[in-house]
Amino acid sequence: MPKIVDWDARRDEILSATWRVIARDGIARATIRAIAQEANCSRGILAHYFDDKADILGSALMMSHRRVVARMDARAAGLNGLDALRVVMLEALPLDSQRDLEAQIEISFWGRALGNPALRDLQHSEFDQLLARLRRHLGEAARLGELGADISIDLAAHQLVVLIDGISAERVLYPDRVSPARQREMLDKLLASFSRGTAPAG
Amino acid sequence: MPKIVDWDARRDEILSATWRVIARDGIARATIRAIAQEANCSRGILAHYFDDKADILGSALMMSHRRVVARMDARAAGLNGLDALRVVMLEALPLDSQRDLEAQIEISFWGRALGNPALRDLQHSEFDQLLARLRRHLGEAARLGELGADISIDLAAHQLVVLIDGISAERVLYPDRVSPARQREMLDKLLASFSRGTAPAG
Amino acid sequence: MPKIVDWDARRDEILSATWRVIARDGIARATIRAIAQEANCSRGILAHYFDDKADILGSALMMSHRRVVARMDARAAGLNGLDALRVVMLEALPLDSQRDLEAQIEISFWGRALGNPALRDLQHSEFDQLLARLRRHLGEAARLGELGADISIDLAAHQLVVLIDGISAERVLYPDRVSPARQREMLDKLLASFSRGTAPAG
Amino acid sequence: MPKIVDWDARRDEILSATWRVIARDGIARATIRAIAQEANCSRGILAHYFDDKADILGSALMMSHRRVVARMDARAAGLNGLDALRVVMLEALPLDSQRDLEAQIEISFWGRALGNPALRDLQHSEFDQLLARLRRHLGEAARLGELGADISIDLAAHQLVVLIDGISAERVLYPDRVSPARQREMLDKLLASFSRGTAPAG
DNA sequence: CATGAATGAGTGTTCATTCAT
DNA sequence: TATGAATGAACACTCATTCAT
Repeated sequence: MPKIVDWDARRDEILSATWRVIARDGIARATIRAIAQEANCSRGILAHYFDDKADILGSALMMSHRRVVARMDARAAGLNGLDALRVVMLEALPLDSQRDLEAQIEISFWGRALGNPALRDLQHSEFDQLLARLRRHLGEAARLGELGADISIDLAAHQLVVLIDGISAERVLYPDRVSPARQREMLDKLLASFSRGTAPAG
Repeated sequence: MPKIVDWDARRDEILSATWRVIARDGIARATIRAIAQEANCSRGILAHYFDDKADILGSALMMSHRRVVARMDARAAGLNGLDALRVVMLEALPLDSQRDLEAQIEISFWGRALGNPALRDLQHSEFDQLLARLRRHLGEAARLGELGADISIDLAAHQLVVLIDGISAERVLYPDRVSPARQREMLDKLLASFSRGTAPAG
Repeated sequence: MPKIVDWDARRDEILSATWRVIARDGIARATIRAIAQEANCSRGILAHYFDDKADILGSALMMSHRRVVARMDARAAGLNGLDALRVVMLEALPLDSQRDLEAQIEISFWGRALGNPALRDLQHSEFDQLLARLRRHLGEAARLGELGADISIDLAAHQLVVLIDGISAERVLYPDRVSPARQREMLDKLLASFSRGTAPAG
Repeated sequence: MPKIVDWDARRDEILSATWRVIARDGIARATIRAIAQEANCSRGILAHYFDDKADILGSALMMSHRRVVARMDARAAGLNGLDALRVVMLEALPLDSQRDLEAQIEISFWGRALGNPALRDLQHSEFDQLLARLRRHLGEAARLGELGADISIDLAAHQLVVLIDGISAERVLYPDRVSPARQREMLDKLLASFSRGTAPAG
């Protein structure tokens, strides 16, 4: 059992090193050599923890997603409807350095997914989970009477993920232009547009 | 007399082949070999028209941007304010197969820009041009009295580029989920939120 | 435990193969492929022992120099003045097949040093060491009263290195014309011209 | 006929460009492209004046030799014995920038000749001509009674070519150390050692 | 005569992977 | 379990050469 913990810790250590390499040098230069060097271990050892390079990169992406989901769960506990939705969204936006890193990982994988069906499928399933969560919160908000009468949950959820992806891309490419305050401003404008009886927003 | 070739046409032909390879196989597999094969020419010939691979990829990206801008100019001619803004935005969104291709190129380069300062600078300057155009149209709309009193042009322009990038990413990764109708729906909701005296929108 | 290899031995093996390729095919054809084939190993393995091709070639040159210096040290032990100088010079001249090889290496690098500042610097420092050694032996000879009154140590040392380089070049290009006996003849004429109270010599 | 003159002038122009490239960038970087660019002409035109690259380089070497020989003939006219020998030697040494260039060309070709039998043969025949000329002058000096009784013409001629090659190599690799004055000093020491009834020299 | 487009072999280098230790 | 030596394919790029114009 303690061995398992060590094993997972070693894996996470390698995946964290992978993140740092991707964020610093780009995914194209995230080679086995660079990752091993960043993780202060030999190249061969990576084969013990991962099948191959694709496994490392895919695992790094999923680790990123798992962390986001864990934070969402923690923050949304005890909240309902739009309140829950808002804290969930705030965990998905690149508002601090940790989440900047996650956004960089995410954007890096987008380009790689184009010619990589396996990676594509992995991203699809992750995307579905996020969309389902947003829809769940929106549905709850609707049942609580928080949403405007003409709000489509499907459309609203879509607008939210588009906001996340758009802001993430901007933040990664032009970090100076997308301050945390600006991100919150955009999020609140969008959430306000969902609410019942509010002034014009967006 | 040397063989006369249409230099620009040959360059464009190679860049188009580059697009197809990137869209089909991903930018990581967009090798000199693959591009030459797609363009039905030898590898060495690429050195006649481009300095090196970075020149090919950078030129491919700029060609994509030039085409978008040319379409925007053509469509916006004779229009003003929000009308002009709307057609401009419609040219930036992946609404047909040609623009799907452009979006794929764009997203592919995002990941590559990390750890590639030259490419990053190129994207920054292109981004500035788009932002300036959107601000110009918004400013004109403001002078025409089309905008709500509390609309910040800076924020609005930012929301527009975030919408473009977010939708582009979604469309490239999950094409089935982001239909042209859905894209127009999102755009119109955002534009409506800018307008004076409209109902709440997002 | 990893496979234990004798790192230095493996390096020397590769450098020896490099020598053979240069001497046989010329330095222009001393490619990574040719060297790997001569050393009976794969191309990729060279990257384990050397940074790049320049490192291989530079190391090969320095190995040649180190061997010459080691032989000089061994032979000159216990000798003084002109006696030491003579054995040192005899180790620098291409008097057997091993030193023919060294001369071929040396001459090959001369042409390459033009337009290659790094290699040029390396050769300069090696040359300085040889010159210093010759001056040291000449100075000792002067203190022992072996030299003619009008002998300039600076000029004499220069004449010696010019003799080495001139003979080496001749030997490499026209091996039949520069027999070991002829080399000794030339050396002794020059050394005689340094001596006190000798008949005219050249 | 005038066409022939132009043709030769064009050839010489290309060969001069070849010299400059070799001296500046090294023979390894003396590519067809570089030579054509230095000669301000297209690459294809080189094929009209030369069979291939080997022809260009070989012709450049022979042109260098022809110039040296022409200068020797001009200077030695009307002189005899050691006087003629001295001016001939002075034309073979790198005493000015033009002859520095010739020495650079020469040394560059030495390394290339190792794995190139055709170039090797060419250099052999050129070397024979120089050796024959030196022997001729020495024989004349002997007949004039200028030489010491124990001087071997064969050995003396050999010493002279070794001096030329040695000084040329030094001058090319360490130009600062081999001043024209030092070159004349070495030459005169050697010539003095040939003379009848002179003091010891080197 | 002269041009430069086009080719394909060859270069150094990087890389993921395998495997004996 | 862990190491690093070793492999071979793939990479971007350079080059001499050919040939239609």
